[in-house]
Amino acid sequence: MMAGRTKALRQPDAVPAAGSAVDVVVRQIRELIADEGLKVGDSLPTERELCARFSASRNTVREAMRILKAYGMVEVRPKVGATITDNRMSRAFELFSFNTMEVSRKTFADVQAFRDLIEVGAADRIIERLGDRDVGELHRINVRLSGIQDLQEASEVDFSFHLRLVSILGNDTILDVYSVMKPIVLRIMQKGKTRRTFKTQTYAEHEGVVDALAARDLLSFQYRLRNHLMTGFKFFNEEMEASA
Amino acid sequence: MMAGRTKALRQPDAVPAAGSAVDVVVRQIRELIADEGLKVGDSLPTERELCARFSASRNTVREAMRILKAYGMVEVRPKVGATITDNRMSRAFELFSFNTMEVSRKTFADVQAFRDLIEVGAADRIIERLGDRDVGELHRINVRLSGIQDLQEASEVDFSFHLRLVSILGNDTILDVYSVMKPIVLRIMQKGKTRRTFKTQTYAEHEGVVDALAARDLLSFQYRLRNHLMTGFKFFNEEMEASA
DNA sequence: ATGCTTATTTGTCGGACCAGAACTGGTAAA
DNA sequence: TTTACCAGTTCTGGTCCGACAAATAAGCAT
Repeated sequence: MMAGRTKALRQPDAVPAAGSAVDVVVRQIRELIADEGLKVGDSLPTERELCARFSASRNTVREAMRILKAYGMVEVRPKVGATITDNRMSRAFELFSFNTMEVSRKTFADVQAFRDLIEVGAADRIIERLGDRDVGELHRINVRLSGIQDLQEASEVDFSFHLRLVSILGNDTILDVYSVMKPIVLRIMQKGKTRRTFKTQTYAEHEGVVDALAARDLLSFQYRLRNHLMTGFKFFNEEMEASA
Repeated sequence: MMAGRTKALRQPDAVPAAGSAVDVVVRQIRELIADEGLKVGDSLPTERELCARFSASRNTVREAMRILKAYGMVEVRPKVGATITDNRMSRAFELFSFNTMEVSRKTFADVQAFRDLIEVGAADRIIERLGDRDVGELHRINVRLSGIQDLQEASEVDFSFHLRLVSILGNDTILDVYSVMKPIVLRIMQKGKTRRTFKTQTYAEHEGVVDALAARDLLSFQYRLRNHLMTGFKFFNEEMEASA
C-alpha cells in the first residue's frame, strides 16, 4: 500500500558538490527564491532569463522547472511565466494515487484504526466545537449519497462527509493528513461495497451519526461512528473466510 | 483559486484525455508500467525507444521522466537506463523539507493535538501490546539524548523515540503518516528548545513515560505523555506574550 | 470600452555532441 | 585450450542549440 518502510535517508548533497546540471539549477532557483524573499504568488524570471543568469541551456532550466512543478513549488502558465505556489500537500496526495495499490486486510485494518483514533478519539472536541451549520452541511453531503451514479463518485462523497466531520476540529494538520491519505481511503471505502450499499447502509449510518451529533449525544456519536468504521471490516473478514 | 479564468477544461475526447504532451507521455509510461506488469527493479525502455513508441520528442520524454523521477517512481542511472522504484514515501518526505516553513502557533497546536490524538488516544492499545523489548529499546533511545551534540540530532532522537512508541501499535499507516510528517515534527520539537533542554527536561519526561509504560500504568502513561506534548506549547504561549 | 494586432513566453520538436558505462573481440598468460 | 586482461566500439543518458507552434498579455486602433 502506502509504501515500504522508510528507506535509507540519502544525504542531500549539502551545499558544495552538486550533481547534474539540472540539480544545480534546481538548487540555484531555490536559493534565488530564498534570497529574493519571494512569497507565494510572486513570479519567477522567465526561462530564458534563468538560462542567462545560471549559464544553463533552456532544456536544463526546463527540466529543473519540471522538478519544482512536480514538487508543487511553482505553477507555470504559458506566456505568464512561473509563479510560486505551495501545493505540496496535493502533490503528496498524487504521490499515493499512482500505481494501483491493493487493499490488503492489514491495510484495511490499519487505516480504519487510524481513522477511529482521529474521528472517534476526537469526538468530544467535535461535539464541543459543533455548530448548527456543521450539522446541516453534513446532512446535505449525506443526502448526495442518495443520488449517486457510480462507486467512484459515491466514495468521493463518503470521503467528503468524513473530511467535513474532522474539519469541525479546525485542525489543519489533520485535514492535510486526510488529504494525503485520500486515495487509500477511497479504496477502503469501495472495498466490498456496491452502489446500492452506499445509497442504503452507508447513508443510514451517516444519518445516524448526524442525528447523534445534532443531539449532542457523545456516547451515541462515538458508538455509531465506530460501528460505521467497522462495517467494512466485518465484510472483509467474511470475504477472507470465504476465500480461505 | 484566482479570479475565475481557469482555462476551460479541455474535453478529453474518448481516448486521448490529456493536457500537455509531457503529461500524455507520463500517462503513457504509467500505462506501460501497468500493462507490462513491471515491478520494482525492472527496467524501462531507453529514452529513444520511448520517443519512438510514443511519437514524442526526446525532450518531451525527458521532461516526463523528470516528473516520474521527482515522484520517486523511477530511478535513472546514466548508461544503465531507468528502473522502477518506489520511493514515494521518501519523496513525500522531501516535499515537506523544502522551503523552511515557519512554525506558527496554530501549526504547533495542530500538530501536537494530532500527536496527542494518536499517542495518548492509543495509549490503551500501546500498553496492551507492550513487550519488555519495547520498554528496553525506548529507554535505550532516550539515553542517547544525553550524549547529544546539536539540536538537529537531538530532535531526530526525540522523534525516533515517539516513532518507536507508536510502532508498538503495529499500524503501518500510522508509521507512514509519521514519516511524512517528520520534517514538521522535527521543527516543532526544536521550537523553543536548547541542547540543554533536550538533555534534561525532554530526557526526564521521556523517562517518566517509559517508567509508566514499564509499570503498565495507563493513567500515568497518558498523563505524562500528554504533559510532555504540552510542554513546548506552554513555552510558545510565553514567547507570544513576551513579544506582544 | 471593444476588438484587433503584436510581441513575448512557454511548449514542443529535431538534431548534435559529449562522457562514460557496457559490450565486443582479440591477445597474452596460465 | 582455457582464462584473464586490455583496447576499441557501441549504446545511453546529460546537455546544448536553434527553430517553430501555440497561447496570451499588452499595446494599438477603432
